[in-house]
Order: sequence, then structure tokens, then C-alpha cells
Amino acid sequence: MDKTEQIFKGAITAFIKKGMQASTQEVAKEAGVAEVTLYRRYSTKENLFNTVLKNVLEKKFGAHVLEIAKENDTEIFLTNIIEDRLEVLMKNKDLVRMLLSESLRGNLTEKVNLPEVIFSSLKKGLEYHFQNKNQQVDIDFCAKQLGGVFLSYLILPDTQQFDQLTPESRRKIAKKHARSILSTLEEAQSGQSGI
Amino acid sequence: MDKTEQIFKGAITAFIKKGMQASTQEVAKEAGVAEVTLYRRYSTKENLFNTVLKNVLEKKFGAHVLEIAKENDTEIFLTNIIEDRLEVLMKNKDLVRMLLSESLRGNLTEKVNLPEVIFSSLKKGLEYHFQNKNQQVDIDFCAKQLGGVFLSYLILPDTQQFDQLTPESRRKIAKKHARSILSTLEEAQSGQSGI
DNA sequence: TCGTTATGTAAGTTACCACTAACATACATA
DNA sequence: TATGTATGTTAGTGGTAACTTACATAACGA
Repeated sequence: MDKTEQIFKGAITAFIKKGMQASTQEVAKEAGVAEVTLYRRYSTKENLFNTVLKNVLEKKFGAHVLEIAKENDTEIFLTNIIEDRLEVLMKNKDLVRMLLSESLRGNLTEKVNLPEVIFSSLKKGLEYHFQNKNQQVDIDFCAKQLGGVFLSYLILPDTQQFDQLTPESRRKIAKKHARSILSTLEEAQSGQSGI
Repeated sequence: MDKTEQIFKGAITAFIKKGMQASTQEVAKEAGVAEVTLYRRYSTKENLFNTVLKNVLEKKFGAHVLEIAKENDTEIFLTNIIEDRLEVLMKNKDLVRMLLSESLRGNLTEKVNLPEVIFSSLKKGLEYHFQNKNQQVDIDFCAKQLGGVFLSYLILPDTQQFDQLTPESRRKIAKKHARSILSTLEEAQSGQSGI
């Protein structure tokens, strides 16, 4: 029974329930650990929060976006990245929603700020994918569109839960979004970009 | 100097800063009113919060979506609704972000839950617009796409602030998003819908 | 066996917060 | 003038939360 692991798990479940407002008492109880132990190890609640989140972000959202970006066909690439990221996000929906809430409140440090982390990783993936094509693409606009897809599933009222669908349905939806984004890319080629 | 107005304005600025966590003391100070006055009028902080928000939602986001939905051309309709709603949302960005944060935390009553309110009003607009066309449209999917556009501007890191752009730029962006959504509608016609 | 290290228990400190009670004041209207 | 109504001031109550201190205990290596 690794104490650190115990604390991390307990802290996460407590933080998911109440966000940063979860008391150290609750965290301690959830982790099966004395409250003072938390302070001896992490000094402040804020530090505990950041440490735990940094760890969990790497573990759960560590993206292999560049792998996906190697795909040469843009429609397939977009479909894959939507399918992949959306699945991860929806699997951790409660955690992600808590992070979004705290982010909106300005409570997150840069390294742990989920929207920023995801947005910048999307941009990197897009840059990588388009670098060798002589297609002029507004990366920011495209990343925003992708982000919008994720956010809509995370925040808008859900009739059907994404992670409860069959793989075929999921792929179909991902493809639909991908084609939607694709259509603006093709358009941008004959016009000019973003602004 | 209408006291009620005073209280509402003060409460809003306090709530924008700290969400529902703003103390009644802070609200009172911001409103230039004694703390006890708030309790005499609204009994509890929660009730004050809900009353104020309900009022402000009606005032600031009271939508004439059905007006917009009368437009017969779908591309123009979508462009208009995006342009219109996005402008309102971005003009009240801080307030909206606070509401999103509280919504994610499950702190909002139904009538004041911004994502739900907007999503359902979007759906109504779409239903109205498509009711007399013999085009089979997945309203939910379409509303989700629209919602995603708004959320992306509200949450993702912004290089350019939407409400600081020229009207022409704004319309151009709105149109771009509209065409993107439009492309999925056209596709759906020859295939089947959403799931 | 001794000292170090990690933990637990229990009590306490300080600060804040939602909410209340008691009393005073100002104003308007009958 | 008298009375009611809305407000302010001040103090207080009970609860909670972040964080600390002091002391005890168990494990482990030298």
C-alpha cells in the first residue's frame, strides 16, 4: 500500500467531487490518511492540488498526438484525433469538468490548465500534419473548431453519452465532425484565412 | 438611486469576481448596502444569487432567436444566429465564464443554467427554421455544433478577442462557421442522421 | 540498542462566513 | 404628530477550514 498512491487517489476523488474547495479533511478521509500527513508532505492544500493534478494529467491525458498526426490523409487524421481525444476526455468526464470549472475560475497553474494544454497540443498536431503540404491552413481556427467539438460534448446537455456508444457510432460521429472541419479547410484554400 | 438596482449590480460584480463563493459581506460592500439588508430582502445567499442571476439572464440574454430563425436561407440564418449570440456572449464574457464554471459544478438551478438555456433555445430556433423544409436535419447534432462554436470562443485561449474585431471580420468568421455546419447538413440529407 | 524517519492522535489557533438579534435613525403617510 | 417601513450599526453565534504544535508509536538501519 503505497502511501503516495493512496493520497493521490483519495485526493482526486475528493477534488472531483468538490473541486479545489474540497477540504483537506475530506481529502485525508478519502485517502485513509491523517490530515497532518498531507501538510507534512505538501505544505499547503494548493500545492497538494497542483501536484496531484500535474501527475494525473500526465498519466491520463498524455497524448500521442504526433503519432496521430503522421497520418497523411487529412480527413482520416481529423477523424482519428477527434475519436481518440474525445474518448479519453469522455472517459474522464467528471475530472475534466472539474478542471474546466477551475480553469474558468482562474484557479489553475499553466501546466495544469486543461483547455490550454489541449489547445496547444492540438495546434502542434495540426502544424505537424500540415507542415509538408502546400496547403495554407489557419491552424488556430482549425484547433478552435476541434476544441469546440470536445467542449460541446463535455458541457452541453447530453442525450447520448459518447462513451456508451458502439465503436462504429463513435467513429461515424467523429467522421462527421472531421468532414465539417475539412470543409472549412478546402474553402480557405481558395480564399484567405481566419480573421 | 434604486436600492434593488444597486444590489443587483453590486451582486453581479461580486459574483463575477468569485462566483457563488463571494461572501455576502463582499456583495454588500460592492453594492454600498448593509449586509443585513441582503438577508432581510433575500433570506439566504443562495436565494440572492438565483434571483440576481435570473434577472440578469433575462435582461442580457433574452433572445429573439425565433426572429432570426425566420430567415429562409439556412446559411444566412446560421450566420446570423452565430454572429448575434456570439456577440452577446463575448460582450459578457466574464459573467458567462462564471456561469459556465458554476454550471459545471452543479450549482445552478435549471432556470439559470446557461448551457442548458442556450442549448434549448438554439434547438428551438433550429426546429422553427427547418419545420417547413422537407430536409431531414439532426437538430441535436446541429445545436451541438453551434454550441461548440460558442464554447470554443468562451473557453479556449484567445489570441484575438471577438468583440474587438470589426463587424466585417465578425461576419466573416460567423459565415465560416455557418458553412462548416451547413456542410454536415447537406451530407446528412443523402445519408442518415446523428448516431 | 540507539537514532532517524514517517506516521498518527488530539488539541489548538486564527480567520472567515452565513445568518441573527437588538437598537437606532430617517422618511413617508395617515 | 404618530405610526409603520426600510435601512444602518454593532455585536454576537455557531460552524468550518487551513494550518500548527506537541506528543506518542512503529519501523528500520547502523
